[in-house]
Amino acid sequence: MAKNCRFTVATHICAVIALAPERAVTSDDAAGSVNTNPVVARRILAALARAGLVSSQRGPSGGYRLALSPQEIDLAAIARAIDGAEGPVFAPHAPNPVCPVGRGIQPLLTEIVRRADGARLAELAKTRLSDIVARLAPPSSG
Amino acid sequence: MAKNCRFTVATHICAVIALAPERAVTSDDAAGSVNTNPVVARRILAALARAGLVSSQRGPSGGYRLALSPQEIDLAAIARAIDGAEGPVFAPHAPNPVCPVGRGIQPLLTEIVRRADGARLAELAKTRLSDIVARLAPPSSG
DNA sequence: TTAATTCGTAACCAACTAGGTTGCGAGAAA
DNA sequence: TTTCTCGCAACCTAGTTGGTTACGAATTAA
Repeated sequence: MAKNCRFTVATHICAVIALAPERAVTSDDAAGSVNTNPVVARRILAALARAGLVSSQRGPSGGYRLALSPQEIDLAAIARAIDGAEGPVFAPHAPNPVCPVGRGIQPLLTEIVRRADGARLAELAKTRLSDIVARLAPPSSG
Repeated sequence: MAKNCRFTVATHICAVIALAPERAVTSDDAAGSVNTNPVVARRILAALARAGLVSSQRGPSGGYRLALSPQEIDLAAIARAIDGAEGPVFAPHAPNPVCPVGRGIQPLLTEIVRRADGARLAELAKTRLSDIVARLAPPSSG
């Protein structure tokens, strides 16, 4: 599926957790809101936990809580947690070093792709989890 | 592999074509510079042709030429040609409509992802194919 | 007309990613 | 001890991508 999907599911789950600060959210709860399987939710949550965005607790009354406040979590942090380490731009293609284009284009495009990804993350960083939560539960919008 | 790979290969091939304006570049030529198979190059070139960036000619002395000048082709156009139509952000997940988060988050995240992709393309649009070519063959840099 | 060249594309395979599912061990609370 | 919950491995399916072979269609040239 689209790589967007893991990101949107992760953000969705973070919003669910943020909206229930008084309790731990189980992978069953999260999966129910996202409409997927608890194991899939746990796989996403494991990536968020590795990035330090959520913490987990096993056993009865266990589940997941935010490790930072919703104001401290922006969507770029979630995207980075989900996407993992950036791989080399050119795998598996080593351009032909005999060709002048093959020789010179790799550093050019590596830098360009890096800047493009940076622009995407900068845009995502403009929105914090607290903004998402506020727009989901607008203050007295009725 | 990384989706970056198709984009970098496409840009690489466009640069090869731009550097040989006096002749048509065959899929064999392009594949040789990229270090891949002619059929793979033709698949990339088919996407570029559908987007109107290159034109093709069959038969002896045939091959590919740019359909626009290198100044008129920016890297966002190449990325759009390669990525194809943008799919729905949420496939295959329809969030649970019973959950308040599932109900409200879809339009929020659709807009956010759209803006993030737009920021990436805007960054790519800053570089034109002519810029790539100029940096590959710097004017009297020795 | 015939031959050679080149693209267009289908078919198949391998590798990788992702989601879905089952199962089970580890940790924690009642 | 029992129950709940995460952590994680294992397996399946589906989709994307690259690599390869093959062949038809278009074009050029002899």
